[in-house]
Amino acid sequence: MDSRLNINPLKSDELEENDSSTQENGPESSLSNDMKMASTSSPKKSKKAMQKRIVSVPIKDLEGPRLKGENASPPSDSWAWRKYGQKPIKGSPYPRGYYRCSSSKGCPARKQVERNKVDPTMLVVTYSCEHNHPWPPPSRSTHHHNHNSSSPKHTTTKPEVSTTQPEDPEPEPAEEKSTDLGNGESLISNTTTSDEFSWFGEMETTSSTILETPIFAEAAADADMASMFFPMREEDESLFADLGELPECSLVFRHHRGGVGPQVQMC
DNA sequence: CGCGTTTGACCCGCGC
DNA sequence: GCGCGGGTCAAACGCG
Repeated sequence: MDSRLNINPLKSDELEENDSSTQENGPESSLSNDMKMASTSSPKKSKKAMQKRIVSVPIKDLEGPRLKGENASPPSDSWAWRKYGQKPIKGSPYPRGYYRCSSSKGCPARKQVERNKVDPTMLVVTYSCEHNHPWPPPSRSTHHHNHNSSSPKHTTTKPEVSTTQPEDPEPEPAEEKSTDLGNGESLISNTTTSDEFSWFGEMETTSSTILETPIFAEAAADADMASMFFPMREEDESLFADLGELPECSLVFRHHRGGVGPQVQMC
């Protein structure tokens, strides 16, 4: 339903449990028949550990080769994503695609790609990953599919975070927010981003990024708490530096407004 | 031959 | 308690 994206970015369930099972059993997929959640014991992992980020990317920014009809192509960053499902979403003419990080085995990162219902030219990408989970190194050079430029399958558009969204390419009347899912993104942008996360917009250019986390939402108001949620510090950064490239999920955010400049990294 | 994508089925959580 | 909708897995197919 749309409700999730709609109003309550913090719908706990969503963010946290979303995966419930895929996580690490990955390789062996212990789920055999019963599938995962049912019998796989702890269906829910630590919810709080999940971070979510919503990114809006203008489709035009992406290469079009992959846009087949209604299928939106996910902007590929430095990571390899494998599609594991697609579902039509109620209220939206466009299906939502489910992608999983294939850069490394057991990578819990996932992302959902869908078109903004109100603005089909915008692609809404929701990234989710475990807060503590270390991101795998970008699979770029040697890699399976990450041929950025040549592969028609993966575009290498790095999600640029922008403020475009908040303003909304399309003025949406309040009514729309009530039930659109594509809208959820816009909605969030308008409300959340414009306010507490307005700083998010400063770092961008063409798309918008919204951080969505249960805890974060609450704490968002408190810049101070931000640091709590983003344990990553220099050490962590160096860790990533080691990887060579900062995972898109671990962008470094700076809070301009408060004068505080905590560097926060996700995942 | 390997990998990614596609499609259908299954399961879970939530709302009514 | 039932139904709806969302999310994920698994098998098959296609492409490089």
